[in-house]
Amino acid sequence: MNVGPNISIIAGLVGDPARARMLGALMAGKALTASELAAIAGVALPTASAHLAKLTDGGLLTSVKQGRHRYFTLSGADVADVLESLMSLAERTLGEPVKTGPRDPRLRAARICYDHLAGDMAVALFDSFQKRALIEESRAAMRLTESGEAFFRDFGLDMDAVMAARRPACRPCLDWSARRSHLAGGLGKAILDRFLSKTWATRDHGGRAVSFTPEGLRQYRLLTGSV
Amino acid sequence: MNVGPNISIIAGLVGDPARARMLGALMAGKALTASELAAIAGVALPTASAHLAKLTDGGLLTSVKQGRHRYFTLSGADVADVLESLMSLAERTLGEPVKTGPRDPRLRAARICYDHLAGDMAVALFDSFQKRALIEESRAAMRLTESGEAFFRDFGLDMDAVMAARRPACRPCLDWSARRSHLAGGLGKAILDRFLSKTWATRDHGGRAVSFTPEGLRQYRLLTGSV
DNA sequence: TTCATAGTTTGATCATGAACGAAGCATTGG
DNA sequence: CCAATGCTTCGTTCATGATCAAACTATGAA
Repeated sequence: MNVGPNISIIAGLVGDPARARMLGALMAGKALTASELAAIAGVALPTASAHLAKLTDGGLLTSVKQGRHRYFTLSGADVADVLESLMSLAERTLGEPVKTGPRDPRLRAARICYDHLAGDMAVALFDSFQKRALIEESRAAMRLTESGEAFFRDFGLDMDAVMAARRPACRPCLDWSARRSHLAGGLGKAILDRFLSKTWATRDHGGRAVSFTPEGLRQYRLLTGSV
Repeated sequence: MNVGPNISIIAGLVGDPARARMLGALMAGKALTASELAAIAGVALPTASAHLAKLTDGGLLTSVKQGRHRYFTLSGADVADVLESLMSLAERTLGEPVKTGPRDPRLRAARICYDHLAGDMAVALFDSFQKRALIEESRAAMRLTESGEAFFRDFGLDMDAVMAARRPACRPCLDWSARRSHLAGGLGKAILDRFLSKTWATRDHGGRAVSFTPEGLRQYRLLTGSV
């Protein structure tokens, strides 16, 4: 069972602090340039370039060239999932409840997990959706119910696009801070996109934390069905 | 968001090939001594000792001294979960469908994931349990139903112990090879224990692969309800 | 064209940490 | 008590890889 080599390559990539900082920044879902990532990682540009090449080689990142910039993103939601689960494990094994900066409570409340919402508010949404049978578990996979599709269409989501996409609409994603599932997949993305495009919610200065406007909170409560 | 340091410490631990081999071996759920792990990792004893100290410091392993031996185990099922998800990611990003040794098909069919069954057979069980409403998803957590409790008690499991334990009876665990959930938690462990103690199933020479006797296969089909 | 910006490559430096032999504890068995 | 086994500690060697300055390439702007 030569399982070692495979996982140690990936883990080794994440194992460098500078690279881990880059990956952490990319979990916000936005594409970032090499220079930006260098600044975030706290290393010089050549160093960052080398790191980014390794991450890309290892399949964790993909990049697109635009003019003289090169934009990097995580190669998929599964990368973000693994990073979140690593955080969850780190929180338990290292004992310390995550480097608890001043903005940490807000991170726990609502943050971006690659392309969908995470945090307590996202977990509450997931629970509510299930309780109201808008989504359901079937054969070890999540499924959107008919009433769910109607509800979300009503809310303003482009459900045709969500249903037509190759990627599954519903997928549970383990929440780092709450240790419970929240909603990933096309539907999770559609919901986040809606909130961002309507500016009902905004990212905090490029980080992962998310702030809701009063109207955003109203819409959120609408989603939870608590009004 | 100083998320980097935390995860890079853990990932760095897994990132060393020798340590990754040790962790992989421990995913079989059995406690192993330092010497055994040294042999598996392919390093000398002093080297292994240093690795094990680091893994223990990092909270990934726990150890108990028994006489002049020291037995190491994964510190929890969450460690195994992360390792499985790393394998899953490695399989996608590195392109190669896992170092495919001769025994690989058997690994995919049935293997041990720390303390419960994984692989196609385990995924089939999970599906079947859900279809027959022996377990159900409720509020983002798995729950054992009443009929499920009766069924498993009938099958011969010590359900009193399972229900009394602090650890949740049902927990989904993402399957590395099938990319679908199988059953972890107290119930998952109880099922595996039953098969092992009755010698309906045996580990293959200390590895993770699992073999079923004819009687074991009969019992398995009983569980799936396909008879 | 010339300049400026973004990124890569090269080459050299340097620190980390993986490796093991030898010696040191600790526990068991005779 | 002594010997043998299992593991840890110590000290040394060595390879890897992270780092950055400087030179180079590529794109866009003036």
